Amino acid sequence: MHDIRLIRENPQAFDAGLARRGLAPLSEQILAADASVRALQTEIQASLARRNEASKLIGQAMASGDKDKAEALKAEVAELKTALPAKEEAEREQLAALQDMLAALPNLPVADVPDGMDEDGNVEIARWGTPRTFDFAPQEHADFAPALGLDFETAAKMSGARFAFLKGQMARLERALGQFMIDRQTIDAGYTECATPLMVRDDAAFGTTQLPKFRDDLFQTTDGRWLISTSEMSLTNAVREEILPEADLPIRMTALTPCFRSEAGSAGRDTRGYIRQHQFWKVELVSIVRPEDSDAELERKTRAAETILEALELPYRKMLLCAGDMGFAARKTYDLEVWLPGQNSYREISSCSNCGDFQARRMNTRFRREGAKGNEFVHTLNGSGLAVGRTLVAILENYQQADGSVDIPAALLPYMGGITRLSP
RNA sequence: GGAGAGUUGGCUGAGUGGUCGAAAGCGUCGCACUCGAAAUGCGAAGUGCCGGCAACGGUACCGAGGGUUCGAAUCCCUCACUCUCCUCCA
Repeated sequence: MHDIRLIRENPQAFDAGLARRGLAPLSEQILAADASVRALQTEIQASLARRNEASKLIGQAMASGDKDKAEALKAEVAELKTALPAKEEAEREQLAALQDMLAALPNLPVADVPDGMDEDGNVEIARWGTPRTFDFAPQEHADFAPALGLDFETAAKMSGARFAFLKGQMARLERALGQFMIDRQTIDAGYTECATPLMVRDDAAFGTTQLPKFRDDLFQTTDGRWLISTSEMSLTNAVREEILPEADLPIRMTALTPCFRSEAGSAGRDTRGYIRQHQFWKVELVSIVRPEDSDAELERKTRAAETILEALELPYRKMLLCAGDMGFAARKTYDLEVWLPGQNSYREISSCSNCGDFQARRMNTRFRREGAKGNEFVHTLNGSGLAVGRTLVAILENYQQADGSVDIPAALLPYMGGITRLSP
């Protein structure tokens, strides 16, 4: 949510930010609505002031036994009150319209985010690892993994497309990956392990910006709750409506949870394989920090995600997303893309974003600086560390052998109960 | 699912339909005392919004939203959440 005061102070900068996001200028429309609301407020407040004054006088008149004066004042208040409801209604409606308008606008990019409208504008920052050279033609996981226990047909029977049924060694490998990742993030990177609700209310979904704009991407329960599309939703909302002591910051939380996505807008994309599912496991990394610390925290968080890929010896590249390709809540985002030899391309496996105070405003999460009076909004960050399902895909494709088997990366062996290779 | 009790400022916690933005305590900040600190004493201090260059004035806020009333933290209704008991249950 944007701060209306900043828009008032510098509408040109606001429109320039929107333009970088590929949006038309809106400051004029917003400020007109804002001015109209404020004019109404002033008018209403003048009426209320007179009403309050008259009410006090009524009390005094009654006390002194001046019935006539009291009745005259009551008549005046009654008259004031006939005009008031319409004005208050207008004010409510206009304010709601203004807030709806603001709630639908994405966060704006910071200065060092490159221009660009889509993924072609993203800038490669770094590359790690060398893609393996194969002495055979590497296959896509969708072609050889079913023989190893990644079963789409069984899942389709009961659940339809975009689900998988993992069996035996394959299920074990996915579980091992989740355990390995959450251990690294808690033991090495200093995140606190959390187990969170997988369903949240409207308010929470609004706070992390899945609502109101992206409701079609979520699954909803029969009693009106939302299945989390990422544990960013449940972790970040842990501090909603809180006033945190400065000494508590930074707060770093992680969770290994299933994520549920309707994939409404992605018909036809990644329909084969395990890349894009309605349900997948992910280790999420959320940080709540002081404003001055969020830039450094984004670097730290991204590094925590990179470390997992390096431990698994999976080649990747680090992308700085351009203004037009960032998620709704982000002011700056790094994507990590893992090398998939079967697809001969890099694919997103982690996305780490600094949201600034954008989510904090929606959640009303503040902190109290030591010695200072007043509260400030915190900054929030989130990132995947990593998406477990896609990491499974990366391991299958990068560690595949000519005979259709897959070697287990050394870092995972302690989690595999003696299995060193997946075999058909 | 049933019954009851609650939700008040940074925290704990009083509160009679008008004098309540709200006692008291804790914590915070300033000053005094002190070489310094502690202790003590004195004092200050809620947040949003509107108007104003400002001083300041107005308005709203006692879980959320409605209602009654000239006037609501206080009375009524709905909802959310917390706690207790019963019921059910992995």
